[in-house]
Amino acid sequence: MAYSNQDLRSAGLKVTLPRVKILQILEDSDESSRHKSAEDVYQSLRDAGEDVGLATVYRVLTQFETAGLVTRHNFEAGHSVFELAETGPHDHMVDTESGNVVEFKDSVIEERQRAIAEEHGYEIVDHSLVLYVRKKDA
Amino acid sequence: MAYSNQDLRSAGLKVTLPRVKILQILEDSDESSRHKSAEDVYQSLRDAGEDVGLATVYRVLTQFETAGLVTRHNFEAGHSVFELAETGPHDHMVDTESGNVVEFKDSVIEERQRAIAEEHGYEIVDHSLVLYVRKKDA
DNA sequence: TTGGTTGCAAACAATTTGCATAAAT
DNA sequence: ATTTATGCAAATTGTTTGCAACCAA
Repeated sequence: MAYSNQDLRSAGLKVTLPRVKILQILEDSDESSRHKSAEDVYQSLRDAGEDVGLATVYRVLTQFETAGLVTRHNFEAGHSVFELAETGPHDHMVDTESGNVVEFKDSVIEERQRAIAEEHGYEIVDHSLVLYVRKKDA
Repeated sequence: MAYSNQDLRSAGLKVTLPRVKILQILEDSDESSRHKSAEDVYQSLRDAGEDVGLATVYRVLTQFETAGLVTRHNFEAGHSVFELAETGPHDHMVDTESGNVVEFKDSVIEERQRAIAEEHGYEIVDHSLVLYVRKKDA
C-alpha cells in the first residue's frame, strides 16, 4: 500500500522529481526512522545525488501534509518531524536516550479522550500524545 | 501556595526584579490565561511599566524551567508557552477556535500509559497529551 | 503554451549568545 | 569586592517567501 504518482495527481500536485523522490525517501525508511525532519529528508536527497533545495523540501512536505499524505509532529521545540500517514492514527513513545520512536495505539485511551472532551462540550479535532520513556533496567 | 523569593534562592538564583516580576505575572494570571509565551510575559511586563528585555524573559523562563518552577509546552510549532508548575501534572485541551486552554487529569489514561510503556520495556520519564478540540455545536 | 514548480537568496520569527554595565550578596 | 544578572544588539536556527527560470501537462 505505498503511495503512487496517482496520489500526487489526486492531490492536485504535478508529478515532479522532488516530490517523487521525497515520497520515496519517506516510504523507504524503516520503522525506526519513520520520523524525519526537513533537514533529514534534505540530507537523504543529497546522499542520493539529487539536487533539491531545502526550501523545496519544506514546501513539498507542507503540501504533503495538506494533502494528508504525511503528518507533522512537534515532539520538541525548534523543529518539526514528518512521517508518512499511511499507517493510520497512532501515538508515540520517544526513547529519551536513543531518540528512537515507537508507535502505539490504544482504544481505551482514545475512548477516554473522546469522553473527556465531550464532558467539556468539545469534540476532538486532533490530538497528540507522546510518552517520553527510558529503558527499564532489569 | 505561591512561590516565594526563597524558592528563587533555593534554585541558586539571586532575587532580582525581573525574576520576581515574572514569577508574579505567572502567579497572577487566572486559570484561562495560565499559559503564556515569552512574548506574552514580555508584554505584561511592559504593561506594568517594567523595563525588562525580552532576552531576559527567555533566560529567566528557561532558568525557572530548569528549577522546576515552570513547565514549557510546545502545543504548536513556532513557539513555546510556559505555565507555573505548582498545580501538578495534568494534560491539556486546546480550543482550536479561541485558543483557550483547558486543563484536565484522568487516571484511567495515566494508568494505560504506564501499562503501555511497561509492555515495551520502558518507564515513563515525561509525557505530553494535548487534545485539539472544537466547541460542539448543539 | 501556460500555469504549476523549483532553486536561490533574502526575509522572518522565535530563541540564544557575547559582552560591557549594573545590581545582588 | 565578588559573583551573578541584565540589556542591547548581533548571531543562530528553523522555516517561509519573492521571483526569475524551468518543466510537466
